[in-house]
Amino acid sequence: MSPGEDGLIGIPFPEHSSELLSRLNAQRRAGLLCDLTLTSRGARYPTHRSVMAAVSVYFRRLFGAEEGGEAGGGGGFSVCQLDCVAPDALDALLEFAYTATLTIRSSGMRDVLRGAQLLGIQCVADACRDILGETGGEADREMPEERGPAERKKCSRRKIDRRRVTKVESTPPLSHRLIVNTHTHSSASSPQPSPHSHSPTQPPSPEEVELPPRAGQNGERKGPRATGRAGVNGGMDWPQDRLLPPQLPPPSNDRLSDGEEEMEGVGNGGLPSSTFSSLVEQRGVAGTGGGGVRKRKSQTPQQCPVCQKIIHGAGKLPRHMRTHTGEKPFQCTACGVRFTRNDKLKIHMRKHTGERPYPCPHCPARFLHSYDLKNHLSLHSGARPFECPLCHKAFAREDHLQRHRKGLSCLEVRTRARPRRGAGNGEEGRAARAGGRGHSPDQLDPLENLPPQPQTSTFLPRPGVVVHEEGTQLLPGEDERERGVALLGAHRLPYPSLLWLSQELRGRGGGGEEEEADEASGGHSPAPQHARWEEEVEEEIGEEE
DNA sequence: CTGGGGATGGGGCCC
DNA sequence: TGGGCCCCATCCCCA
Repeated sequence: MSPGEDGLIGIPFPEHSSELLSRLNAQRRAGLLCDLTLTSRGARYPTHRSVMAAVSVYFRRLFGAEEGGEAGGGGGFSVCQLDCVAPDALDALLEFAYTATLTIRSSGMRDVLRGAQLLGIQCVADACRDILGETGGEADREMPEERGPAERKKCSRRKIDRRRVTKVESTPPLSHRLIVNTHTHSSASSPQPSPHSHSPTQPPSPEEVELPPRAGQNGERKGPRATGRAGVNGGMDWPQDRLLPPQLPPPSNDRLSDGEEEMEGVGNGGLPSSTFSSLVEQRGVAGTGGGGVRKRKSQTPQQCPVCQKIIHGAGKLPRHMRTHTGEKPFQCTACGVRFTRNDKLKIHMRKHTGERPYPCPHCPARFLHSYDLKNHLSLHSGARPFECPLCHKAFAREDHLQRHRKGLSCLEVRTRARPRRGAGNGEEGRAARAGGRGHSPDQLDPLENLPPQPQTSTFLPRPGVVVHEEGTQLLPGEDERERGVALLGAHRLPYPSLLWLSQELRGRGGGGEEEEADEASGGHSPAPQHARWEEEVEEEIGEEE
């Protein structure tokens, strides 16, 4: 990013929404911060009114949290008696609200459907109806627009809906998936004694609160129900706009264009959408939301149902899925070796054909891979742009530096260092480093300048990893061993960040334009700044002492 | 421990 | 939207 450019940088935290929900659920189970207790036929369920208001139209209205409602409502209801909803169904709906997973017995499906309808939890109601195969009867009376396939088909013509439904179908909706447990019912959230001792203030029952029919007749219905439900916003297909009674003023959402509708779930001001597929979706379509410029255009990210990882790029999910299934559909006709990907097989075939399409311009060597040539060229140039920040040993390859850093030998040379003053977390430093290899600014972790953690659980940061504030003894932890990140002043930094740091040091000395040039070339700046950087660090050590 | 080759998986671009 | 192709980062293995 050029100086002075005040571009917005979208830094996604894909784990945030799921972690948030998880912690809220933990609080609910522990009875912490619960400001609402639901009761049903003697069973008590401590919960949070904000969560309930976010997930349920009934509670949203009850607490005045509806858009256009009385601000700061809350209705004063601390205990809400919901005898009209069966305890098991209420339990399941609460579980859904906090885990994005509906776990119910098939025999209890109808109770859950009724509860979801009464409470205005549209996506659950839709899913239950789908499973029950209901198109008429009670559901139809309450949802008169659900007239049947013809009507759905008509609705499905809307472009936005087609996209949503397709996405749902191609990406199993993890967040609000419906698990129909035909044997056991989740006992995880069995009724708990409420920590509150408020005397029940009887709110209007959901049956009394007139939940209007969904406004589908006028084409306001957002689209056909997708099998399995859940929409791109993680199933929080907030029904509020289409559930608003006709006599109410049109909600502000109505002005949204199709593109803007994709931002619903954020714009509604309710619970953050509960999957990071939605997060990514938001990021992917951010350009249409008018919220600013994102570097990455939409690549139709999809969420892996196994590892939850967001896979960017159209058609890339099947490829990724083979890493889980072990399926290797591409077999070498010459040696029988199988590969998960066709392009890998193609490269493999070069071994049999003798094709080495990457010749070195300086010597007769030829290579199978472009990156082999790249590595090889560094031998000719003698460039060793990857320097260990501790022992200053330089390497021609980044992975060799990482391997080196995994070892402890370099620690014998110097065991202390610290991040540059003001370079650790500052916006300036981040921007200065952002042009480094492979990591665009929007990929940076704003706290530690780490590239985004891969979403596979393997790479989840471990709770035990301590990031020290000040540089002390540098002992690479297991985390560093696995991820090959370097330690600088006990702040974990991947090596590109270290290079950025060094670039920044140079920039402080007046090399700003060179920095730009380096960014433009998209590569690491070569080694020559080592001496400069070393001087600076030494100076700093001197100052510290 | 290091240098080098190869394998693997993800993302971008394009058709 | 799916898939091909390419590049990149990272890892593993061997000398």
